[in-house]
Amino acid sequence: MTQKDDFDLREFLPYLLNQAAEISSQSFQRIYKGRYGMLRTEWRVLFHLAIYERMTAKDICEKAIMHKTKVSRAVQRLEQRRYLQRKPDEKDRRHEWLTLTSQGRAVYEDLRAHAQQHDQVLMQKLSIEEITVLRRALNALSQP
Amino acid sequence: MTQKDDFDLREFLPYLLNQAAEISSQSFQRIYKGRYGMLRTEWRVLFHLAIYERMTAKDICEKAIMHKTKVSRAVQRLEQRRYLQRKPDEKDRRHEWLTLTSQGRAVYEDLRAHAQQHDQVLMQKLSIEEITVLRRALNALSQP
DNA sequence: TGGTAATAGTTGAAAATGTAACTAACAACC
DNA sequence: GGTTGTTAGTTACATTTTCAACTATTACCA
Repeated sequence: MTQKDDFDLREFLPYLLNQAAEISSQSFQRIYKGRYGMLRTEWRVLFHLAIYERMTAKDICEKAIMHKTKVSRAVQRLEQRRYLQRKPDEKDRRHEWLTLTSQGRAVYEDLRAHAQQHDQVLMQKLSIEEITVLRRALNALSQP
Repeated sequence: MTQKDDFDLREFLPYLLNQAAEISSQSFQRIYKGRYGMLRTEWRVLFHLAIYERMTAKDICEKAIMHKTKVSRAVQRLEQRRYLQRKPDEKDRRHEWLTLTSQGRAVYEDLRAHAQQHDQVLMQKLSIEEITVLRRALNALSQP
């Protein structure tokens, strides 16, 4: 198993990004999955609603860059668990406004604390300068 | 949809990493999916075999940090398309040595060219310094 | 006003993934 | 040599995701 080719996977950004994303998500996944049986799509929707307070599914699709069926199903499951409420828009009944319940907000607060703690651990692998540049670069790469 | 909370998702590394990984993989995905109907797991296995020439499934699991069932199924599909060959190890018949066929190598050459081109496009979003730091940081975060 | 197009969101079937249990081969120990 | 444990890899089943088709509502425009 000796390297032959001059092409190095460890320089190919989509590969590297995926690897890093996968690994650095794992321990946070254990939290939201273990404590609340949630999926990645679900904590994402939950966090968006906590941060922006009031959104439609469409808004979440755009902000989180998730497909509408993913969002739709995540919303369903969050609703079943009474983490969020839906209210149809009065003027345009195609829209549904989503807001967290107090229970949903409580779950968010708990997960957020863990998220921040998790982030601290990750950042210990990097220098301050690396963190700054990394965030900037990741944001740049996140623009489609 | 105004931001309320002080917690910013755009600073949470697992989120950011996932976003960047997702978006920056998309156009490469169109290539390997469109041209060869391949999955992400499959191009990864293909690339590893092209680069390291001769590996067992276990080797690939470790290098690519993929679960053995993912690798097993990717290998199956690549074999069906005659992109790789299996040879049981003489001394320990639990191991199977995997190598690309010439057809597999041809597919790799094609995809690699596209990968490199794609990487160039991505890197245009970043400065030289950002790229260096980014790669270093991503490698650091990829250590479990 | 009526017909067509566009938009928000849902659903069902197919494909892919994750989990755990499984087989086959070898190792180690008595 | 036979029992037990370990390892490489596969398979079966449940869970998720994807893709395309669908409903319901509003917008556009002749």
